[in-house]
Amino acid sequence: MNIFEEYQKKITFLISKNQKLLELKELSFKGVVVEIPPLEFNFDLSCNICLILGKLNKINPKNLANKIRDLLIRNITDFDEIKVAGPGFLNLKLSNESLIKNINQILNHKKHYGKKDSNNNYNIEFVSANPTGPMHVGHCRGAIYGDVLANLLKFNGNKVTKEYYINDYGVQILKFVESVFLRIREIKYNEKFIPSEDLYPGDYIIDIAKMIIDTKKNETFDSFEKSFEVLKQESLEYSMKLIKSDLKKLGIEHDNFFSETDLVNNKLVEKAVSQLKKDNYVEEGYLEPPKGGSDKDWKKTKRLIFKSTLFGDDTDRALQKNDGNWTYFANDVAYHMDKVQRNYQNLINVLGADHTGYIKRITAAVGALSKKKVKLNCKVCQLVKLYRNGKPFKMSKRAGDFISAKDLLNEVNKDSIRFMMLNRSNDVELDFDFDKVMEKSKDNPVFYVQYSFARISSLLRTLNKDLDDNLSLELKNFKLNKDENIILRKIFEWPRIIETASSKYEPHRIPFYLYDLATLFHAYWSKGNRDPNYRFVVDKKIKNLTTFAIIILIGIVIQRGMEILGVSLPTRM
RNA sequence: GCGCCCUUAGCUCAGUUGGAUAGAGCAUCGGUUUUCUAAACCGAGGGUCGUAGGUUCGAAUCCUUCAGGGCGCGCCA
Repeated sequence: MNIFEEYQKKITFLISKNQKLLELKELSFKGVVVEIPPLEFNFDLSCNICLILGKLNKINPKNLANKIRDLLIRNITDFDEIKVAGPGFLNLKLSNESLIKNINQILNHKKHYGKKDSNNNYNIEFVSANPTGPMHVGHCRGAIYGDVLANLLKFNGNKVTKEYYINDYGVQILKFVESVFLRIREIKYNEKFIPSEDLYPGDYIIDIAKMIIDTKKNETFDSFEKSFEVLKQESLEYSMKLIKSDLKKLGIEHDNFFSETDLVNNKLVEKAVSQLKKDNYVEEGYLEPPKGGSDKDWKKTKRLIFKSTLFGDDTDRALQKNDGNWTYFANDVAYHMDKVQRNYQNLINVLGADHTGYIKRITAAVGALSKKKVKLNCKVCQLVKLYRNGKPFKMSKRAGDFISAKDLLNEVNKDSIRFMMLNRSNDVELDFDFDKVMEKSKDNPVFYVQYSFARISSLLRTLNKDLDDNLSLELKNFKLNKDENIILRKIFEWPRIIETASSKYEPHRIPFYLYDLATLFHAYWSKGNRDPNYRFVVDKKIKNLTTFAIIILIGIVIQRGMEILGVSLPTRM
């Protein structure tokens, strides 16, 4: 249910039926919206239809507005007052009957209020942090973004697979395992570990080494080559365990983990390449040397090339390296072929800012693999800048000097991390202050929203009522004051927030909305402190059923919103 | 050199995909608690929406120019 759509349909239907009467030669409702007018006008709804039709028919929108106004008054009983305003807006005030009808509908829908019915099959790939070490703070933003996007799409009835691509293949894994091996030698045979640029220096490598020594007591670790397979398996397992445990603490669980090694072993790359060859999207050839940065290893040799320029990329891309091995990109193409074959209508990849340059080529690949049937949408999360007490602290690239997700989780609770990481559009940088997010005050939006719900819960306790209790309003006990009317308009907005957030993949709209709603509630609640007439409860009983219904509506929406965000809602604080 | 993102109040940012007098929070200043949770509320000041053009009834929003900041550029992963 969506009040804006409902009235938009009513209005456009009525107008198309009366096209002749209105002397409209042209009729198109593209761009027509019903929305909430600015607060100071004090109307429930506003419609721009006269501006659109006026332009289309080259007539004065205000004159048209007056005609349409009469038409609406005569035919639609839902409106108490209709006013033509500004350049030709129709401002509409709902009658008590229609307000009640809409309120009761929400009270009926309860948990489903705001849902935008949809039935697609989505695959969201996110996090996909390299299994060569623990997750760091930067990964958290994308992780939460992806998870909430999944919640949002599921709320609307879609099927969503949350997927993690494990890059457990290639040179960096070799170096990672080698580092573990050398640490084992260090512990077992006292051979000093000498850090170098290729090796992983972090302390967690020592932990892995210790763990392996512990579980493989008979192993001598004489030769790296001989121990490689077992070391690789153990080390990766350990890393992934760490990553999964951090994710779990953040409230995130993936449905599917896809291994790059499996993909290589199953010859998916060869399959993908031969498919693309058949369609003439891959051929042998030469590439131009890269522009800008100099690449000392670059060689002009014949190799397989994906013609990604056919699908909007800036340049064609190599699928093979100098030595004839597949590139990282080639493996990723194969991975995406697999996703396409699993019959998703929509693929979403959540990437960090440092992977922006990769988007065009992989989008091109999905286009080629699916004959443009499947759309890959890459969403980029910009950097997270860390602060402590308002002061930035830098993470240098030097050994071990980075903040891990674990460090973050040790200091800050899951709820604050999730809310704050989403309290910004994904394509702007985000300042994250370790101290501020733990404040228990209005400065901290998480607490502010949670607190509003705690207050509602407190009220329900006093009244011995529950959010899920059945409730419906009737005309005879309906009395809406100004504050409640404003709150109700905000409540009506909820389905639209869900719709935009999910269609544009912009979950940040939810925390902003919830904050606004909580503000309205706190303001209204506080009125009772100054003016006893505004108190909700007298002698442990609710004074006015309409007021109670409004508060229930707030509770329903805040609960739903926080559930989508994956943030808990204590009933007492 | 090229691509993507950003530029809105002193600071940090929203802005419903072209609408009405551009909105929040922080900071500043001034108020409110024998009370359903003051972990809260109320009020005040603060703007050339980076620049210059264009599109139209109408632009923070769309197009172009330029400037500033961030991320990236491979036959790395």
